[in-house]
Amino acid sequence: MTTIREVATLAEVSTATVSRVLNNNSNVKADTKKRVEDAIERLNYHPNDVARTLYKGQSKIIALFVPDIMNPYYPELARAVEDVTNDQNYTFVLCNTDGDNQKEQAYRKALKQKKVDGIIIVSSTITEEEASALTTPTVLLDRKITSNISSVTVNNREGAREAVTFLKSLGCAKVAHISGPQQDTNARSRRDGYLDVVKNEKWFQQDYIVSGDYNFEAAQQATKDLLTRHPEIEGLFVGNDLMGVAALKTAQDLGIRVPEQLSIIAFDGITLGKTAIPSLTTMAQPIYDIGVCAANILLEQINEKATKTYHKEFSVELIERDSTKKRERT
Amino acid sequence: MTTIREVATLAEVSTATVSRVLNNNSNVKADTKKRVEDAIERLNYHPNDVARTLYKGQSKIIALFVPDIMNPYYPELARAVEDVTNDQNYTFVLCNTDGDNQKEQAYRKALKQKKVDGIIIVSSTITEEEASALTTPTVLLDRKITSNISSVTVNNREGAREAVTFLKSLGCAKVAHISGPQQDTNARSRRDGYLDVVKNEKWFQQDYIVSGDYNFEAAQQATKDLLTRHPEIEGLFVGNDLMGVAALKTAQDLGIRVPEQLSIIAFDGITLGKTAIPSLTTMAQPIYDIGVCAANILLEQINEKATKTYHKEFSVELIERDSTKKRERT
DNA sequence: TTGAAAGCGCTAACAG
DNA sequence: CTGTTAGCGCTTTCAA
Repeated sequence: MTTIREVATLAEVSTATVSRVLNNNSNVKADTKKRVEDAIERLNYHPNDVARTLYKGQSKIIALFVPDIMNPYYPELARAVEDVTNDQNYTFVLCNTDGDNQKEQAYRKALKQKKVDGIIIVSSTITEEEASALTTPTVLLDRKITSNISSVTVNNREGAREAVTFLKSLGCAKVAHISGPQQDTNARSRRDGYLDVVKNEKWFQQDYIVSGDYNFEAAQQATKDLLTRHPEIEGLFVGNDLMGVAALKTAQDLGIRVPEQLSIIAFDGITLGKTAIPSLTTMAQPIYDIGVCAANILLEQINEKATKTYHKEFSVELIERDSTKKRERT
Repeated sequence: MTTIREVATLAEVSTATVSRVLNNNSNVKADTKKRVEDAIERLNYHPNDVARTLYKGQSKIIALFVPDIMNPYYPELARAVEDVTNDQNYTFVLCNTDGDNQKEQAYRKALKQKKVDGIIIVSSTITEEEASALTTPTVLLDRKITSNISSVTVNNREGAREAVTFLKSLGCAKVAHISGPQQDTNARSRRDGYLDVVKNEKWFQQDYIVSGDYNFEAAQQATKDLLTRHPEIEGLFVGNDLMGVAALKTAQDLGIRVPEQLSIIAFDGITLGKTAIPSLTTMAQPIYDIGVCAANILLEQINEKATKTYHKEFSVELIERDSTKKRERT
């Protein structure tokens, strides 16, 4: 490793001058600057970021915590955050928390010790106390906590209402719901949205709601149980696209034709839904925009010490594909 | 931030002693140790990793470079690397290179300046010169370069041969291939494996090979062109699962029944294939094991300065699902 | 068994 | 416009 000192020696200046050239904030006479630049070039010198970080207390690293990197929603989000942060010369770190509070805490601690500048946390198990105790700038995704932590969310409940209403408008007489894990805020909101629309229907019964745990296999089992028990169901609102594809597959395995006999709509708008057969109708989140927005808020919080807190809510949008269809009158 | 100095003051020892307790390598008398531990506890002290890194020149960070985080193969791989490295108290960083040499170089430079301890690079555009010039410990995935860089690969060519042979054994008279981008080593190997089996068949013609660029949309278009031009095709060997699902979907859109009229086999063994309808037969890579193996090699290289180089090759395995089927004699 | 002190490589006062 | 110098927080000789 060549150091700033060697550059200084070669250029016959002090390390301070080299530093000035490196950060070009202070004025340096044109030809000394040239000498320094030549020396840097000749020695193939690259500043040591660690020393810089130690001095400044800022690492130019930001992190994204996701509960499950295998769920295709998160790579899409990560992509957005990465694009924004790379643009601003931050290094982007992706951390997988498994929805495990212990693991998340461990990561928070490790990153704090590494002076990571900011964190975006997706819908985790973080408690309100933990959130308030945070000393690193943080943006919460899919989660609004009544404290001064910024958040970016979508209108889950209204989106769910819209999805169920859409199924009804297609002529689905009875609509069931496959929900996410109930400790999850957004899974609860989506279920509540479903309930808003159906709870006063005379046909509605509690076991029209089954839990698929935001997990492919669990959702397959749940769908199978549901459709076996209730063959009369004509519409299915599924809590996310991953489970939506599972439902699609399971229904077909059971010999139920989608969309002719059963219309399925899910939630998220991930690419996976497009590739399903039939392609999946969904309430799409603007995933990329959400990531960009979260990243921008975080960067603003890092740069301007001003503790301004944002709570941005995006709207989901109905994307009609081939898993839903107007029912023939019988 | 509490520092080691404050701890030392409170415990009435020198910073050196605190450091000894922290790293418990040197001997410290039991009760001074106790005093220090109490002080650490009372002050809720956490050592500053950046200072440590500066002194030691090692950051305890390792990185994984992937060409496309949206391709579901990579999250599965990332998961494996993360598990191994977390176990050993490394922080894991995921970087998306877009298969872009510029971007990859930028990342390599940035991480080097941050004293990242090691990098696992997936099938990138890295040249042999670049690879040889590497000063950070590196493991190459899906790429074997004739230099002293360790690599972990799979037997792409033999796997491809096996896939095509399998299709023939099902009774598929004519088998076509949707290939990946030809600058990609493994895409070329898979195509070569296909050619090994079919190039001497009297029915074979060059335009039975079309490129899908390891990309969903491109593969859809390629499949459409291929099957329209050559309705006589009975078997399709697709270069990876992502394109395999695209082919599946496109064939069905064209009214071709899979597997009755057309058998499709792909390559990789990602979860996506299981969720497809019909589920996708594939030559599965042991993705998790590959990640674990690469991580272990890297860690060994980091820890034992011994410049031992490994070249590990894994075997792919045929997983028969519902997109292939023995043909009825006609 | 412990402490003093010299750095790791860089930046930013403060002088000049 | 440039150099001197004092750290950022930690680890590790070297002495005691």
